[in-house]
Amino acid sequence: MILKETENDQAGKRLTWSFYQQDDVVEIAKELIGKYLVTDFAAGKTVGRIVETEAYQGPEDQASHAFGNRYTERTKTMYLPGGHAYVYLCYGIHQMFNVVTGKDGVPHAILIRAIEPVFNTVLMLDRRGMKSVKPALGAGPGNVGKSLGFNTEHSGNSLLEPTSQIWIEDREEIIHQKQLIASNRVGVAYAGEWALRPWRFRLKDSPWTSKAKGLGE
DNA sequence: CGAATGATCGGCT
DNA sequence: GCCGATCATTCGA
Repeated sequence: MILKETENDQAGKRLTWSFYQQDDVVEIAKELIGKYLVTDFAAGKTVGRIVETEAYQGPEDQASHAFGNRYTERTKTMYLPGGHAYVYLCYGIHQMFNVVTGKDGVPHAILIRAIEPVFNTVLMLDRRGMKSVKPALGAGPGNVGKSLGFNTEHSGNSLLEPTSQIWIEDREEIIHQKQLIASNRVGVAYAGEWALRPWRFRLKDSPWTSKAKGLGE
């Protein structure tokens, strides 16, 4: 069962430095849909297919933690060059995993909002305290963090180092623009006009995306 | 040092 | 649909 799953895990090509360095964080947020997020911590390897993302555009985006170039102990991670993890605690409960993108010093980040469980669902279920695989396993950013085993100690980790325990793979899957649904971001109503930007992307017809309602589609 | 707050979730009504 | 959980981070005194 667990062993069988291990045998069936197919490896893909890791995304490279140049992918994460692109300036357009919204474009990268779209491209991340259909990629595979892998964690390989002590408890075991788990893999999820990314089906929902949200872009946060550096200093000018009022919804971003780095709005106005705010630089603190927590947000300093966002200023690293693209290809790092930014993990933070939300509402005291949820470990939120973000991908840092853009050049060194530019605090762009992409929140991974939902994944489709692909590999080692046994461990993912155990981490969640769940018995059977349901969309709730990986739908919603808090659930992504929990099922894949993220915590804030991983913030600032590289996704590119050969020894990294976290990385993203391209498994040669083509996702067409038509399959993407863009909508406004969730939980950022305080951000004024920026809250209306259609920077949340999800895979059409996927049962694995989060149900959280925005202000409209 | 103390107090308010949040890029959410799940359970209950 | 509403409400409580639960704590690091942040800001002000």
